[in-house]
Amino acid sequence: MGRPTIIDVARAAGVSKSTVSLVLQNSPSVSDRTREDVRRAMAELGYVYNRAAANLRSAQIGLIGLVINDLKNPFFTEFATAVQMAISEAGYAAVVANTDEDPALQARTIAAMIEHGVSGLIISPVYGDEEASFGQLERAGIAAMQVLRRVSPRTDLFPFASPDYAAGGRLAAEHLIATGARRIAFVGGIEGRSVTAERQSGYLEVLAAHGIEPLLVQGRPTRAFGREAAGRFIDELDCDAAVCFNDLVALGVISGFASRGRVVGRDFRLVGFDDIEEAAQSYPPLSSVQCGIAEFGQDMAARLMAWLSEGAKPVPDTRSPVKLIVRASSAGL
Amino acid sequence: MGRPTIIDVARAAGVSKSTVSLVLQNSPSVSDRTREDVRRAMAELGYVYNRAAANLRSAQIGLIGLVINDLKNPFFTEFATAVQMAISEAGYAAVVANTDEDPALQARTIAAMIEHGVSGLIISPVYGDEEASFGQLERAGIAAMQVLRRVSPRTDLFPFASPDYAAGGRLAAEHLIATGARRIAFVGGIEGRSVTAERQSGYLEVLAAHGIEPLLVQGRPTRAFGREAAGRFIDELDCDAAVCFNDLVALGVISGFASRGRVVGRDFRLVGFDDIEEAAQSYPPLSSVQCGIAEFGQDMAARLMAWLSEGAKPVPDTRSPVKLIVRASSAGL
DNA sequence: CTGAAAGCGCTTACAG
DNA sequence: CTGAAAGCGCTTACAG
Repeated sequence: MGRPTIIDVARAAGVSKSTVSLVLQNSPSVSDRTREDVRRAMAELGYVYNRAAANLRSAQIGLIGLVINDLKNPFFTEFATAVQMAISEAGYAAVVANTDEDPALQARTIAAMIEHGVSGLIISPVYGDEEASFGQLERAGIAAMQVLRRVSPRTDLFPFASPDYAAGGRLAAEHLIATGARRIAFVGGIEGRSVTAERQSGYLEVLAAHGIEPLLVQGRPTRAFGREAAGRFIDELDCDAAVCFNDLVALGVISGFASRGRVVGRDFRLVGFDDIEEAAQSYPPLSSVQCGIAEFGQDMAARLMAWLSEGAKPVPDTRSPVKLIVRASSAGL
Repeated sequence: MGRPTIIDVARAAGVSKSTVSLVLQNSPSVSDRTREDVRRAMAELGYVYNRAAANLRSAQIGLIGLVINDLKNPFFTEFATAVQMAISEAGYAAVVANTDEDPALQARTIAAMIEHGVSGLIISPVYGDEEASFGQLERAGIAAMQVLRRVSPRTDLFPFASPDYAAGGRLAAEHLIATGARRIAFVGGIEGRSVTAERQSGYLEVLAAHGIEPLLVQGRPTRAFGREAAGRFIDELDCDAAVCFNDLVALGVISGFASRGRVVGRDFRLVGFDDIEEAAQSYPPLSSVQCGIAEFGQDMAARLMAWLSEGAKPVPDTRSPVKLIVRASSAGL
């Protein structure tokens, strides 16, 4: 027999199915008495609204996709939960998927979301093979915002927004120089990626202005790489401070120093990037560039919803301000 | 004009819309030549399949909801990504939502998922107000598995599965006793919650068997509480070891000890719970009860899909084996 | 304020 | 192997 439909409700309430539909939409043109009858019938039958059927007939608004390159990284987790909750609160539905830095999975995920009728998308894309993913969005004419990483150059179609990474790199480098550090490395980040380039650029600019030779220690944005880098700082590299690509690397550096009996904040000054929740809880507490990622996520959700509902397409490129949170890892113990 | 439909494709290919539908379903009863014509027409028109319309007519299989109490906790993040990816790989679509430990949000989330036509649900529920959430699922007759936390007693309707927390508590306590510890606390976890009770039970059992007085230090499952607890161990409590409710608490304890110049693994032995990725990367590396959460997630996805596709309802209560990973935090430096 | 009819984009028997 | 028709559960004009 399946679930009851509006026809069953109509029959039970003794009205037509149009009337039931109007009740469902809270139309003011239904009398209170009829509305009550219908509501009671729905409750008795255990009626559940079938949104797919409704969307089929009316304009398909309401479903927003959120596609994230690495949901296990706390920075992205915090972003994704902020976006998802903002979307839900606004009465839209959100579907979120992790693409695990895999271009093929990203392409499949997007194809599935389009088939499921998303009207808009927020994507923190994987690097590589952008055509497969963004091409589909372009052909399907789906409103999509590119966030945190600029992978598609078509920011006219896919407006881009991120925290101002370059400014963050600048703040971190200037702060370290102000504390007296002179041999400052940039640790982590993979060459050729937009986020790496931007975060490094602020650092490079400041070092150049002070006549200090830069040192780029490239590597994956992970704790494991940070630990490895710590060993190199102790054994080979002559540095007294570092700006890290992100907090995971920085926390790895702290851990690596600790395992060799050295203390970050005393023997070495360190600044991370992203200010994930853990930064304040580590020992020593980690200085970090705060991107306000939860607010950023809420803002992205609001922009996409404005785009969908009012046609207000966001500007092609936006950078939100960042600030440096100074803690013991760079300010000394 | 909107997106092209199968009618447009049929017209362009010079066939009926039924034929287009058959091509869409890869029916063998369409000639290769016709199939080609249809495929070409679809490509030229930029046709996109409308899954909602298809589901409306046929049996609504394919959408699975994943409802998680705290997606920012890395243990749940790892679980959720494993489930989501297993579901996607099997050709189902997944919608995941964070309920942020908020019963009202959980109830709204579930209502929305039901309206969107999920055929099954995997839920790691929030504590409290289970009737609002599980009642909806029961009335809508949706296959739902309760995982990681047993909140609804109706395991006949909502089969429960989790790692064997009690065994984990036992392993941790036995290990600490074997290393020579004698004054062993259990740190973190809130009274009255099923997971707390189970994790404590193994610890209590082992301590009783050895005639050791237990000490329960209750608190939130966070790093911040762990740091606070560390201070109490140093200032007031006379302990030489602790089993933690989870790794976040344990990592907080390590951080708190470090900030007071004490070293876990030398001055104090510590075992965490969950074995999140970070456990191996911290300093000192953290001993922990490994729950195999990624495999557990894959298994839950497989069970739900078997339930949906073959009617194989999972047994009411399943505990998966856990094991203790010994690292320097308990084995000494 | 309420009802009868058409239509959203598909799939599914049923003919041929 | 292909086509004409009915139907999935809603919403939307249009009458009344």
